[in-house]
Amino acid sequence: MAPAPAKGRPRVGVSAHPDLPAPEQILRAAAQLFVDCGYDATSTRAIAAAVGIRQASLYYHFASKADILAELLSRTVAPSLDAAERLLADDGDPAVRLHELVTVDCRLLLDAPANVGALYLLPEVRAERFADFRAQRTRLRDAYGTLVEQAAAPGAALGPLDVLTDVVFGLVESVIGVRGREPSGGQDATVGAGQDPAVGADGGAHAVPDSEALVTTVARSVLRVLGWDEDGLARVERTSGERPRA
Amino acid sequence: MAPAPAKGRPRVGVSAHPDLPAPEQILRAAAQLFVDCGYDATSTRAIAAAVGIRQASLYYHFASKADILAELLSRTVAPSLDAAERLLADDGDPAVRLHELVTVDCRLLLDAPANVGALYLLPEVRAERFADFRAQRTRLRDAYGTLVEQAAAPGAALGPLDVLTDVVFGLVESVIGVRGREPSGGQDATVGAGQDPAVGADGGAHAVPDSEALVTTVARSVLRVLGWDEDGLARVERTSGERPRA
DNA sequence: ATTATCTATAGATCTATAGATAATGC
DNA sequence: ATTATCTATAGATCTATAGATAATGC
Repeated sequence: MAPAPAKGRPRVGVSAHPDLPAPEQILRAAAQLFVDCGYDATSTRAIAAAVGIRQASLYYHFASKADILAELLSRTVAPSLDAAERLLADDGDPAVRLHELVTVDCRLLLDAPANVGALYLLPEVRAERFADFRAQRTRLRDAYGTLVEQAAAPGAALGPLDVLTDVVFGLVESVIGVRGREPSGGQDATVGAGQDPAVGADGGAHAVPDSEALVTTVARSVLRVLGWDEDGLARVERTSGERPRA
Repeated sequence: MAPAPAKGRPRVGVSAHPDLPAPEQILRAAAQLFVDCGYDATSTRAIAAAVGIRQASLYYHFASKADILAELLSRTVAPSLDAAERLLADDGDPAVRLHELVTVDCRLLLDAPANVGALYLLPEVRAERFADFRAQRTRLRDAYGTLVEQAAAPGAALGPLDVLTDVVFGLVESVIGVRGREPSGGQDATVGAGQDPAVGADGGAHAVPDSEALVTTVARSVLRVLGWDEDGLARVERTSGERPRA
């Protein structure tokens, strides 16, 4: 665990995360800036400054600014897509599996550093350069579609299934918007994956709701949107909690 | 209805909407570009080109590029906020009023040219320059909050109300994302306010779901999320349709 | 005279490349 | 020798201002 003797010419500045490999430092800084200011509005100079290096030094690690965003997008969507395709292949009650997918996906969005889910919403990702990422998102949405179709409550007036899928997808993504109203704390205000520290006993109303309440509400809302009543809800939530966590 | 004799020096190019006043032409072109490419990524030169004028000529009508976005944001949120505060002041069943607000708001988002609701999601609106707009959005969200509190179904396990409000708000905004998957048709592919042409008999699955099905699904989903069962839903939808439309 | 455009340009960016340099490690 | 940085800069932007110009209208 020695601090690693530091190769190469020394930097002019200091990084917020000196222990990480330089490419990781760059990705973190860029993520925060892209989310806060947008892609085009973030200069490579600003990214470099956050890392404590000169603008040109970025290009030792990434061939272009677009490559940085592409890497961030890829890393952000991959875990969700993994979870979705694992749950698709699985058998078992579709409502339970959809509930699990929603829960996992919301947690990923909430626990990710710098609210990187917001990168999905940047207009710049429509560029041809990011077509691969968009294809992955389409696969994710299709997985939701398949589960929505199978998990719809019998007998409810639900309308067209593709519309319902869009609504469910939007419901999950709403957590990005909720996080967007965060006090924009520094990039170290990371919340440990899966469990909040200090959620404890206070039931007070935060400006930003605590993560687990949000996840529970979204997951439950998805089931309600699919037409399940209180009994169905309770059954699914019970089963979902019991299944082994990957 | 004469084409208006055209004052001032002639333009070098042609506009897509030559009949509108120049500032309106500029706002339309900018809206489309801001939504498609982002604010920073859209140059004043690109806006001018879409209007058929030179870049510098924009500044005869607007003092800055930021002023153009501010005007678009203001125009987009104002009708929603009007509807919300009118329905807040109204009396009557809160669930019905919330249902009406959701319906009106979704229609505004869907019928607006160029999917201007997507402007809300641009990272650049966090800048101090757009604080007025953000304050209006906060008022809109608070109106939703008040109605959500009053409209929640008795006896349902709904969790914290502010979380629920965020979810409802996100549900409404999900129509922005759905429209975002449009084939990005030209800026003339406007759908008439409130009713779709050619929605007719085909029940085929479009890439983009037709507007009214989406509005109905979102509004219904909101009620389901608030814990209403099929009977409550039917009652609210019946009443909501009967009330006079503003 | 008024209006709405035009041309030209200042000054400030921004991305990416070329080549130099200051460390470590062999 | 290798690594990771640095300095310097080319070339391409971009926003906004200054002042000229081509119409209409009185």
